[in-house]
Amino acid sequence: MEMATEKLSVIIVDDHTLFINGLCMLLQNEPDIEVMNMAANGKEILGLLHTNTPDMILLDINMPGINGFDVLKKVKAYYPKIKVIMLSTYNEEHLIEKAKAGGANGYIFKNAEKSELLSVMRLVGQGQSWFPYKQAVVNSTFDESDVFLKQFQLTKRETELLQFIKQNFTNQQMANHLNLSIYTVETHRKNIMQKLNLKNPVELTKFILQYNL
Amino acid sequence: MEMATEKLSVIIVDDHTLFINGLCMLLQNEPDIEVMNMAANGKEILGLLHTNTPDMILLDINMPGINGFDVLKKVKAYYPKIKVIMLSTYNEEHLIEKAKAGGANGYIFKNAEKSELLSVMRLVGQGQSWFPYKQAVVNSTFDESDVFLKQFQLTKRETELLQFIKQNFTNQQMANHLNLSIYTVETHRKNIMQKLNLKNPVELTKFILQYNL
DNA sequence: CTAAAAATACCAACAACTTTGTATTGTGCA
DNA sequence: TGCACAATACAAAGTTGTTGGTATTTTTAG
Repeated sequence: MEMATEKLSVIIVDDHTLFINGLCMLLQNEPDIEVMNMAANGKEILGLLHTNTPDMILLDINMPGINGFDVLKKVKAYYPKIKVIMLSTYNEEHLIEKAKAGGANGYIFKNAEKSELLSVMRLVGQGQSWFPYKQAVVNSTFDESDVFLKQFQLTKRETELLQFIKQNFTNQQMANHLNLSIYTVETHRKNIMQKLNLKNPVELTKFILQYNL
Repeated sequence: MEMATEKLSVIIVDDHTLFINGLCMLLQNEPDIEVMNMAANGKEILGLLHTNTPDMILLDINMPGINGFDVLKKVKAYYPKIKVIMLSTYNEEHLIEKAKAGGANGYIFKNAEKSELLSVMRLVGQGQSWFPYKQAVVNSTFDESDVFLKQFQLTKRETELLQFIKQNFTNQQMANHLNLSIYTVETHRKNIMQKLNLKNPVELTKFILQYNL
């Protein structure tokens, strides 16, 4: 009987639900990785582990309630076989040592490249621990905002317009700038608002500031 | 000859110019404290010290360019007599030890109470070093956003409205909620925009998110 | 008490974006 | 070839906030 190529099962833990979704989408394209479940906080993941035992956990450090390190400690205490890769938003290098000390198998910044994330996941999945840490690359496809935005499936033009909106352009200005009718811009904007599920320009501004900046 | 009560001369270093202004205002009300100068970054303060020698420096940790700890090191190397109190935005307790190790005389979170800041400044000014650190209190008058907002001299009502605007209330909703005519709300809003020097609701949203949240 | 500031109220013209439609043209994929 | 989707364009009616006024009452500080 042939051994089926087992997928690497993963649970993602992050309080930014929308970030999880993006990351999930990204991982779904990988044939050897399976996102088993997701959790929004420490409590949730610890509960999940009673029934779901993944090969790996992607664990955000900055979470409300129980923080990532405490979760790490508990996971490693009760399920030492589960590999844990810590995710951190900022370049807080000082936390790497803490992660290492807590038994994490890897550590990656959220602005790392998609390819880097995947290679780290695979290395760790094969049993290698990914220390010491290697500098992450900025402006990559794994940039948090990109991953995050993907889930909304904006078209090229819509994404482009979003960049202008971000810079405070009015519809008229965008129309001038892109040689479009203001009506076209309005249509695109309408679709953006719909896809992002926003009700007014203020919400859009908040959205942009919170996720896209 | 009677010894005149010498004022404690202070230089504030922080890259948020507007925060400096607020803090400056706050300290100006204290008869025994004199804000001698301000600096926006490490380079600036190090330049200033050639000509201005304060009794104390309030030094932000998170700054672009040279960070607070490097500044601390240099200040303590060349001007060991100057007392340094580190300011940090977040509850990053792990940085306290680093500050202590670097020779800082005090460490305070930006969300500490005004009274706490003052007492720490006075203690340190008298030669006591303020370690170990004592937990800061939230929702105080020294909350960064409060200090920051002060400089704009919004009235009570205006400040109140700003809270609703922050929560995405429309003018009409605010009017209903506060039993005011919508015209009144519009007037207040107009004045807020003027005082904050903002041009449109998007800028207001950005302002709120960046400073007031 | 009195002057200044704050709070209230009103108005009209305007600017910007929303909503709900319709409709045409191009383009990639099966 | 033909379907789905993207991109384009238009329009009317509505909502929300802006601007630049004026004006009255209430509160506060000297």
